[in-house]
Amino acid sequence: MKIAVNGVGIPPHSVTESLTLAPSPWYQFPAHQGFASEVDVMSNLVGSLSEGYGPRIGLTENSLALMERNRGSGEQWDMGETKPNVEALERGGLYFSCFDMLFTEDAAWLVKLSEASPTLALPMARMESREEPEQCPVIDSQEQGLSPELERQVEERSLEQVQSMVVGEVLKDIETACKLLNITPDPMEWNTGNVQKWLLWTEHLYRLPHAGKAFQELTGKDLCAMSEEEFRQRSPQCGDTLHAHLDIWKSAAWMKERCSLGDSKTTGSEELWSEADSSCSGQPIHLWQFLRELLLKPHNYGRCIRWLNKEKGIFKIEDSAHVARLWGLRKNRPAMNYDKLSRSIRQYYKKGIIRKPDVSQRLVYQFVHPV
DNA sequence: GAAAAGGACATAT
DNA sequence: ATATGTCCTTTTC
Repeated sequence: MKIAVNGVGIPPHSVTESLTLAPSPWYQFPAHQGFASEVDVMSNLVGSLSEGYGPRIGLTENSLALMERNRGSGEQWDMGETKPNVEALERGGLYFSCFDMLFTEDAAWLVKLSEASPTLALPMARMESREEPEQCPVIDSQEQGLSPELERQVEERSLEQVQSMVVGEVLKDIETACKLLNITPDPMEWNTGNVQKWLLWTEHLYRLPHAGKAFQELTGKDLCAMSEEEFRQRSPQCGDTLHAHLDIWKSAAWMKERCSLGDSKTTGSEELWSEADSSCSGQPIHLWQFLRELLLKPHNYGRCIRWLNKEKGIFKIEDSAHVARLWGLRKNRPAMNYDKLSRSIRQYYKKGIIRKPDVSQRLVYQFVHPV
């Protein structure tokens, strides 16, 4: 089942890069008709996961149906709830509220994947036909009466590619969540605090009612051992959904384990998890490292912090409140704000880590030693 | 009014 | 002891 992640020509990374380079934000496109819906994509994902892992982790048709239910909310956040969330943040001062904003961007994968697939389908097909010149361009296949068998194969391969892309994206999003929450990807390793963080994250990501209390005192191990029914007992409204999401995390953790144990071939998914990751080094993350991490993930954070000149290490904080919240989340400092964050940045001046650029501009800083 | 700068003291590791 | 986190005053944009 490694194939779902590794077995295709296009590693998840390059897919992501091509997406990132798209001229306009591909995840903001309105839903297309006639292409895979996010439910379809999720079906493929969960389907492909269950193919290999189902027996072990017990992914069910039910999980699928639950994923489907998320669809409605996904459309909501994507299309224009960012602003209300920001307002809620500014006015609320509740620590919770910081998640909303976060999720609007970080969790958009459900939506963006579905909308990315049509965008990707064509370039992918083109790449294939370039590699195999004798094959007719896929785009024209209908007019030119391509043999049904060939067409089926092409279709199958596209599906595989989309599946692998989805899996790659899921792994990446889990990785991002882990960094943000400072938890391990494997639920089995979570302590009660980690479990609560994950719940908080997932609840806000999918607009679920708060159910943290129902799962208090539970470790990740406890959680993993619980059946869907037990989840429902603890949280009648969203226990099933939470269970389904935990399933995905469990699958991802298992895949990760398999990849690192298995063949030593460095493949897409392996890179995903072994990426130079300051959160794995044991030492607490430094603010400058954190900022750099955000900057290296423009498709997740490009709207709150971005490079003005990557070569020179000049970057701009576009949304100071958001960046501060992310930092607070990462460091477990609910009261973090830009005033404090910027004070910390200023401490870097004399250490020679960050400075103001030659032409000082508001919210613009410069790494003294660019990558 | 928000951001920048930097002092002073507190806190976590 | 280090790296912030917190709070605060003054200045600049």
